[in-house]
Amino acid sequence: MGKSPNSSSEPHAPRWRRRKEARPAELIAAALDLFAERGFAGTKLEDVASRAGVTKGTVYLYFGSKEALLEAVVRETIVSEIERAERHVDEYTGSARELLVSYLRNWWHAVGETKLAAIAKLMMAESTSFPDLAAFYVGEVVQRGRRLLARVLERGIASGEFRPVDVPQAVRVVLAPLLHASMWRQSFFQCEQLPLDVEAYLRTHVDLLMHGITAPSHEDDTDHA
Amino acid sequence: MGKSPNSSSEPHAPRWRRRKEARPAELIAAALDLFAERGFAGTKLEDVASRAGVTKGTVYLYFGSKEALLEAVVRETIVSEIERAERHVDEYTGSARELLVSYLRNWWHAVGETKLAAIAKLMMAESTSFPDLAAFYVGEVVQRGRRLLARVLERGIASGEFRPVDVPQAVRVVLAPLLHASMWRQSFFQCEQLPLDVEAYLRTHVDLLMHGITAPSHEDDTDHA
Amino acid sequence: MGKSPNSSSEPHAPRWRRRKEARPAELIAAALDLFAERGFAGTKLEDVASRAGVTKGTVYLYFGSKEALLEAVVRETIVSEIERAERHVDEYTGSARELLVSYLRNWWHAVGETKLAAIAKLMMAESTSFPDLAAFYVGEVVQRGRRLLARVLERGIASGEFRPVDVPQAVRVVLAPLLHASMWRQSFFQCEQLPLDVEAYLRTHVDLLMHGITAPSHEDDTDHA
Amino acid sequence: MGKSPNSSSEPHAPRWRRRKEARPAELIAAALDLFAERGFAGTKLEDVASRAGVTKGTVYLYFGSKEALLEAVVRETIVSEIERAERHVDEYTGSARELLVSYLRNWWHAVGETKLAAIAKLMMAESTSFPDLAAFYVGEVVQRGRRLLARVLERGIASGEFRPVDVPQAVRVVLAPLLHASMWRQSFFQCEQLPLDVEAYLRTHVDLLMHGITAPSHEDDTDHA
DNA sequence: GATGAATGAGCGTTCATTCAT
DNA sequence: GATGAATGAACGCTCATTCAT
Repeated sequence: MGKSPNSSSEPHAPRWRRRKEARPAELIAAALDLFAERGFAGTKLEDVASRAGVTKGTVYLYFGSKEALLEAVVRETIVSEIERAERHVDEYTGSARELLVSYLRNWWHAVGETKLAAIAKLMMAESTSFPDLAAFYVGEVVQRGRRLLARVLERGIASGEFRPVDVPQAVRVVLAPLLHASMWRQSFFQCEQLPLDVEAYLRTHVDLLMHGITAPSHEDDTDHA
Repeated sequence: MGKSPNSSSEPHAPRWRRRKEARPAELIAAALDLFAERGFAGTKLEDVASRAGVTKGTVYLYFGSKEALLEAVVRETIVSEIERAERHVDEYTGSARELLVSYLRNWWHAVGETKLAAIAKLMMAESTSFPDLAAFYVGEVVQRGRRLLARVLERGIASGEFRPVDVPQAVRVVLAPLLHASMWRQSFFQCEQLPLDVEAYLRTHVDLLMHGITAPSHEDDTDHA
Repeated sequence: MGKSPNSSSEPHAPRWRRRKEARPAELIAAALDLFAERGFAGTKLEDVASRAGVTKGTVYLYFGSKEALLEAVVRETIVSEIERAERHVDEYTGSARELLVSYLRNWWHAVGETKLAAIAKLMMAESTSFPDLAAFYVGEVVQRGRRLLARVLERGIASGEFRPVDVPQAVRVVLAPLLHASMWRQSFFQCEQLPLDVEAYLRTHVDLLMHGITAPSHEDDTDHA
Repeated sequence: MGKSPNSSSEPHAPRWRRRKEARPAELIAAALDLFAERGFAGTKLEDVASRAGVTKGTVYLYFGSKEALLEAVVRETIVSEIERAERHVDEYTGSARELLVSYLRNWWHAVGETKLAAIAKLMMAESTSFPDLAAFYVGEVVQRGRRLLARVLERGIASGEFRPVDVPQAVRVVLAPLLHASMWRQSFFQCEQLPLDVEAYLRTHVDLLMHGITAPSHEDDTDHA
């Protein structure tokens, strides 16, 4: 009780640690965890508060309502990530093949293995209840992400690396295994006797995709992997 | 919409009541719709009842609790469908390629475009709240479905139609675009300016998949892994 | 199943046994049991019905409401018993001492060990909720019973067997151990490690009472008080 | 009825709130009244709350359920009283006769005329519904009270003041008129045209008891039975 | 006469929200 | 800024009562 590292010299160690600027972020983090785990309606604000180390009333100092908290969770958590991905594609100079693979692996690293996966699940579950938020999510997150991947595919088609495909649909098809697996893990990891082997899963996805999209090279066909 | 057997002679409406046989199915259908739309906690039993044309108390004549109703929704709706799919694969005698394509299109027809899509969404959203039901769903629905597709892939690999792939992972990768798209439509169909073109989407998925999994033809076949 | 004593000869033994005249009494008996055990509010009419071998709706063929059933339980069960006791006292010709002891033992036999004990408990618990019924019970049962015992005491005082005592109070004091013990057994028989030894209890009550009320004999009388 | 400490200067009512210390006791008092009057099932928590000057939800800040409230009512109200009685007997140094009379009169003063009488009624009515609570009541209240009175009787028998009697039964017989009268008053005081004259009743009980239990002096003793 | 499906008012309980401190 | 006591609307569930059969 009292873990101050050097409590010998100071008689009254300043025990306040959490500054008021940190509170909203702490609340958002707590809410994200609980919303993802229990759903929106199944989460009590009191639990969010206590996970953030405050009491119920404090939540209302920062968020006008439970719904506003959900909105903040979605907005704050996700947009910066999209922007980072956009910069990555913008700056990439290598082959489209490499970029595609790197996009998929980065996606998993940035979304599938982080709390953003919980957001995806959350938005799907609550979309009907919060249409405005759902519209924001689709417009500012999903479609932006798709546009980004579309540029990758188009770049590869243009360069002759990829077969010409129906890009808007292909984007969906390519992303679905990532989205679905990350949401799945959020929900059912307790239920499967052997949990998802992410590395094997990604490898198989990339393998099938590369064989499926690579343009046939003139006579010889090069090995893909 | 009037099912009175001989409504010619009686002047006044044939009243209601005596529906004991039909009630459970009607309630399950109503509950499925609303659970999928609003989530479990967000659905009031009174709304379920009134959608089924009865009042609140009637629900409790047939289901012991809200949770029991959810369970009935999942169990009743889904198992028969799985069995039908199993028979289809058992009886199929054509090529593995054709069977795979037929599997995917049948899946969409039987799940993606029906209420079963809502079940998938529902189970994902509520899995943490109802672990027993989630375990049943994973065991009796998901894994059974995967096993079935695995047989299709293995048949194709054995016949030389398909490249040797990591079957358990490939099964997931192949199903994900179907599952994700059907859940997506349940949730966001209102939010997209141009809704999912299912036909184009399926065609693209099949196209990429077939190019990705087909074994290289004639003499030389290079093994990729 | 089918206890007809001679079912050998008749091919279709008449299986209806319970005549419609028996129904009200059966329902009253069932209701008495359950009301005593669970209280009025805690008893479901459905349970009363099923204990009487009928279904819920049937109760309303005979009793207008749950409250009317309670009223019938009290009225039907108790009045005849009072009348029998009155005849007993009227016809008794022996000593007052013997009559008093016989009154107490008969009381226990007719009330304390029968369902009438449950009535006493029931009326006490529900008196505030049903003032009219309580008034009936007090007027037609309690006070009638007290008047009867008062006659016994007065007879003994007149004959010189008993000391002159405050009869109205003594009546209450004499009955209380009987009433209280019978209600107690209805309520707590499960809770006591060794249950009430009724015989010893009655013997002690009679012993104390007789020593307490007997007039001092002939010359010497020691006054205690 | 305005308890504002200094209500001279402030124009508007001192509002409500911040009663955390007082609330539980207020709620328990309100619940005791209503439970005794209407029974457990017949009492609405909303009525309990409003009698305590709060609203329904507030009850749940202090008691986890209606049953927990009942338990608190019984536990809080009764145990301290038992302990006081035990001290009284421990410290008493006079004759057993005086102690017995004083026990009975104190009992009436501490139980019969207070809310504890309502507890006795309540426990009898609800014992079957709450067996654990009933067991607590029998063990910690009833048997403790009986043991105490048993000591009084044994002291008198040992000193030769009382006849040798079956002490465990006599204890019940002696207490019954008190218990029964106090429960009776809780239930039927409205129904009797002339209400119980407590003083006369107690006097008669004591009179009969003392005549009944006092050991016969010196030579002659007539046996009655 | 008897049934039992259906009703709907009512209550216990929860929890987002408020506000005096 | 933070608290937490208090609120009250809302919902799951029960059960007395009704009535078509």
